Amino acid sequence: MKKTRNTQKQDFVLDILAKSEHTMSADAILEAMPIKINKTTVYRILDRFAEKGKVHYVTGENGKAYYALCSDCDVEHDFHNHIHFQCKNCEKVTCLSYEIKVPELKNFEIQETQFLMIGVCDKCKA
Amino acid sequence: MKKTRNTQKQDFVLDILAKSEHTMSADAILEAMPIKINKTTVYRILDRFAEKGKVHYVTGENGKAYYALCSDCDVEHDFHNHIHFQCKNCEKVTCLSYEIKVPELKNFEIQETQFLMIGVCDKCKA
DNA sequence: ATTTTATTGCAACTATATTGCAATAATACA
DNA sequence: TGTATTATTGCAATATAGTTGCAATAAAAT
Repeated sequence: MKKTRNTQKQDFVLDILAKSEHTMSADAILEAMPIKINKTTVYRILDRFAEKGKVHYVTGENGKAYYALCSDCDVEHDFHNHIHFQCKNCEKVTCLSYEIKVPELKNFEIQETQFLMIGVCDKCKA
Repeated sequence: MKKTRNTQKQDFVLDILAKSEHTMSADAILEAMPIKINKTTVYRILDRFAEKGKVHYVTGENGKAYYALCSDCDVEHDFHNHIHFQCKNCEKVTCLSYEIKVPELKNFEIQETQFLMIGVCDKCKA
């Protein structure tokens, strides 16, 4: 694996994700940054983290990628097989602790999973 | 529900999807069209079909929407809760007959589901 | 202190999808 | 059948998410 370097901007990205109760899109992270940073940099930091298994992402119904720190993820197999929920109204994507059992598939070699449930969250229903 | 009209272009979209063994992106459908059609029209036809439950779509890992005819889908609840598989190499998305049991969730009202598994298909492995 | 090269910024660009508005055409109905 | 209504379509412009090439910067190895 390629060598990596520690930078303040990478640390901030981790911090922001750690403090967030929801997954975050690249532009949300960009906005939450306390220092000036380029969006390309955010994307590349997230890419590197995803490759190292520090972070996983789900593609929302809207086609946007949402990132979260990996905690219980099976990094070895890149299986982030818990459920994610996206609210149609506020568009927030949440990691849920509910796990889906990944099936064995003929004809396909599974490397990653993305389980997304879509609807309305309680906050938006009220 | 709003009134609808029958048009040749709509029929062609259904035809193309019916004959495809994989889900199709809007631009793939556009290319498969035997007659001239505008991409905006394709998007709008697919939107209408999705609303009527004739078609469902999954958002691929790449953020693209992939459409397929609804056959066993629970149209009433908009639950297209079978698994989809996307190959990282050829990017094709396939509907699989494997069903995921949708859990009950506190705090969230589920309206749709998107279960995506990502990896390599047999054709691309060979 | 110097070198190496990972990281970052910037500008330009790609791809997917959407919007407003005018033109067209399917259907209802006189 | 002819006319009116309005769903559908086309076009151009725009929005949004993400990527690429290249030069500048800076972490860390020496």
